[in-house]
Amino acid sequence: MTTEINATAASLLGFLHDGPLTGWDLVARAEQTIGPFWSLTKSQVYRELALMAEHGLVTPGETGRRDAKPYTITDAGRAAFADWAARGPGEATIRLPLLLFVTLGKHLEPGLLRTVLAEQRAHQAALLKDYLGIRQMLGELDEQDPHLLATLEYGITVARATVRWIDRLPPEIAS
Amino acid sequence: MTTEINATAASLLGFLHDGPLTGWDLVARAEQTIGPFWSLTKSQVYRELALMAEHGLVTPGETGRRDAKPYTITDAGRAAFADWAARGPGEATIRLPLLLFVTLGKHLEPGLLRTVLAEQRAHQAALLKDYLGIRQMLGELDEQDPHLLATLEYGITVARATVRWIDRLPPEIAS
DNA sequence: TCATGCATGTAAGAGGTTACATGATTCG
DNA sequence: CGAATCATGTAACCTCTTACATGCATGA
Repeated sequence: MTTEINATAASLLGFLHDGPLTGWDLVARAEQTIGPFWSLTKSQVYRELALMAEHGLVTPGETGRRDAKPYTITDAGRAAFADWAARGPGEATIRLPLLLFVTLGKHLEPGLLRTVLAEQRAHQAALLKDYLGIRQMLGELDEQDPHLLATLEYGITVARATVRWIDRLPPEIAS
Repeated sequence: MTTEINATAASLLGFLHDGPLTGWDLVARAEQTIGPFWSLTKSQVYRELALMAEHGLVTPGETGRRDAKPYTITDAGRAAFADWAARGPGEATIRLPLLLFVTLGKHLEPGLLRTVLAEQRAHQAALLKDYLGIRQMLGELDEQDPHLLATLEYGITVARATVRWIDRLPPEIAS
């Protein structure tokens, strides 16, 4: 019976399959690979790492430069990860205040929703542009993991869909 | 200076603008209107209602049938809501375990990701069908709030985008 | 040398989930 | 009469966020 880990810990173990990483690295790695679709704060990361070390799922290595402490996944860690994965991805957690604004639009001061939507459109368009730039860059390399590309593709798809959704909103709402 | 409320409380106050509702009603209302884009559990709702009552943002009414206790929004409640809205929608909170699965696909047992993706496709397709059904029904009514339709439209857009994303995944991942 | 980035962590509190407990009402 | 649904709530726990504190290394 392996230790039952939570999704946050599991994601860290997942990244550690590629080799030892420090807490700092893990935050950066998550940011770069799943970005907005899997939020992690450093507080969470350091706590989970400490906890997992206690349970023998990872082992801290020698402190390197600037106190960097790389963690290595253990066999128990790999087992715990596989165990988590076998339980399937859980429910998504989604809280979109923007959608709440739209839903409650009737009760907002006139103009506020329009402003907010315009801002969001700009934001999503900028994000989309970033993603497309990254895809281009990745395309020029060979030897990339198709899974990372697929995740990026999801970001592109959703950003694009969101922009189009805003553009097609009826004038009563968005004009 | 009004009481600074959190987004959860704000959403409840938003719904209460339409008239008194019980905790139970509020959960149902949220479910029906923003559904997956604004999660609320009843524990949260009852807690926030009690807290808001303490602060005078809502007032509990007479207990009706089956202990139903309707809450009415007060002027202070409306002010607090307006205040919250003026601060703008905050950052989105998104945690999609599915995306985590995709990102970490390299480290999952072969076949697991395929299975999970197939399940998700079915799930999203079913959701899309539901949404389309609801839109049809709403279309046959007159006098609906365009904001609710817009929210529904977002659900349709995203579900559709997700299904297409899965369908277009390269065979190394999804086949 | 000073700003920026790397790197760790703690403490406190807010927010969210799960399990439990209770009871009325309605419908078949 | 029994099952399902309506309806409220508590307690315990887990998770997440924010603010704070510290210090090394690098490059302009």
